[in-house]
Amino acid sequence: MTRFVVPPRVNFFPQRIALPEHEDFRIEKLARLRAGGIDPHGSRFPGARSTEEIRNLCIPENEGLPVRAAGRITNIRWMGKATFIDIQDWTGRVQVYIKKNKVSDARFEEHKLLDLGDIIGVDGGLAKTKTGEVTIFADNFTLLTKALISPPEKWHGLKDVEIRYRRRYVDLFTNPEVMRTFLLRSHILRYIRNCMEKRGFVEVETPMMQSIPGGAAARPFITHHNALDMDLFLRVAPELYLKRLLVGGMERVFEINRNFRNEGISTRHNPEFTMMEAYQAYADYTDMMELTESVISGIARDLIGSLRISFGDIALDMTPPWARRCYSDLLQEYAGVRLGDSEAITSRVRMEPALAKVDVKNSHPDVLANELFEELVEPRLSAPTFVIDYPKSLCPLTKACAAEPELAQRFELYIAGMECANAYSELNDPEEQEKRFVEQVGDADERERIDRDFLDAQGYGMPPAGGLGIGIDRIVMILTNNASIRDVILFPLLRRETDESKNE
RNA sequence: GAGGGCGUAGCUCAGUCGGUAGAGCAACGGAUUUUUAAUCCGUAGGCCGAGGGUUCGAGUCCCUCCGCCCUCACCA
Repeated sequence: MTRFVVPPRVNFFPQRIALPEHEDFRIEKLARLRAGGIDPHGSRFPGARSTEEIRNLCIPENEGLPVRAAGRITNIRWMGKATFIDIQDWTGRVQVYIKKNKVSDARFEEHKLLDLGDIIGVDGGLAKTKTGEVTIFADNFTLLTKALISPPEKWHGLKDVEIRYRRRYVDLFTNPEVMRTFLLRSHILRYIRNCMEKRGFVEVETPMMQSIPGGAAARPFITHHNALDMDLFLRVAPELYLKRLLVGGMERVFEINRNFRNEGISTRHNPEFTMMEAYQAYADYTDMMELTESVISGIARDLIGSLRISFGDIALDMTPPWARRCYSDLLQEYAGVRLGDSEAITSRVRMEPALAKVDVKNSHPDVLANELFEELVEPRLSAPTFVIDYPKSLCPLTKACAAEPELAQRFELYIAGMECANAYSELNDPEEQEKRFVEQVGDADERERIDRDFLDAQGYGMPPAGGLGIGIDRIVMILTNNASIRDVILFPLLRRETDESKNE
């Protein structure tokens, strides 16, 4: 009677997918389904409701309501002439009940070939079981995709960090909190774009491949254009192009996209990371502070649902206004030295074991002070804090403070000891800008690294402006309570997998 | 780049003093028409990350290598 006869065993499967022995059974089931006229990889299945909607619909007045759902099988409980199947979509799970005599005989035979991980569509009446579980009492089901590889264990899930990153797709359908994080990341980006548009900004896209990498001092990745026979750099920042747009008269621009920095990898650094940069004509860094505070606290309030959030062991209160602390005051408070007192700074650096490798003799006092700042101050800045008014020598693209010419109108935002945003009153004096670039690159050989076109652009007149960069990955880390940047990037960079490293 | 940790069945993990490789889940066969980590009976599943060494004997000790994680370094 069964249409699902066993065809001759096919010894054909792409060899690059090394299936463990027991998964041969899935290939066999696939062949049996095909022999029974079932397409094991399905097609369009319109009209399915989300499992979330189905759960909400399951009230006594709706008893028996016909519903359609689709999702991946996460659990099967065989009861002989009846079967309970849990299916999962990206909103959650719902139970399906398949009973002999309720579905067709052929369908009942087919359902015996279902496995964990298969994707099915279901039609049936909605009701709760006597134990109160929301259930679709199936009249019919449709196999939408047969899974050839078994999913991870249903109770412990997928824990192996390496497999989680390398096979993020498995991580996503196995670990609900991972799905939650990445959906939330998407909502955060949408929220930020909305905020920016409400404030009159337009989103633009500037070159990722640049012939002169500028806007930050990081080491770039090098690539090559064949037709032009030209080396190009992946951008380390979009800054110099966005400012050209200010010159062009685009008064409020922002870009949310990747930057690439050829440097170390850590829990807070991925070689490609997402940054929002924004420039507002006729504004300055104080306006950027208000913008930053408003957007990030807004995300906590509107998307997380609370201004008080947890990041690991740290409790963070995102309620504005956030602390505004002068760089020099913080340096005095935590390092005990005054900015500009090069003697005190030098001896303080020598005292600090973690800074033993610093080249004290050949470094500018402000650079040494910044070593102290990074070592002694930054890790202590747990609550959201704007550090304001940096030494000018550290900020080549920033306007000096009117009252204090040695200080620059810059802030960095620290949350949980992490640098999360950076903003300036943008330097718009091309002569001063050229001077600072030259100081920056030093050697005459390096002068070709100065972006002359950018200086020309400033020569046409760039309006005074506030500029801002927000590290999106780090903000998402804090708002989703993930300790590693790799947990908020779908496919973080990993070393290429080799035969020697595989333990398959 | 340095230091530390980890790598055992598809997944999650045990593996004692160096002495025949284990459990749960998943898989396979059977029972079961309201279960929900279903239950019950039975079966099978291993290059112990890779390579070398010590030893009568290595998952275990030593060396080299590969990969991942953590800390540090690098990082206007």
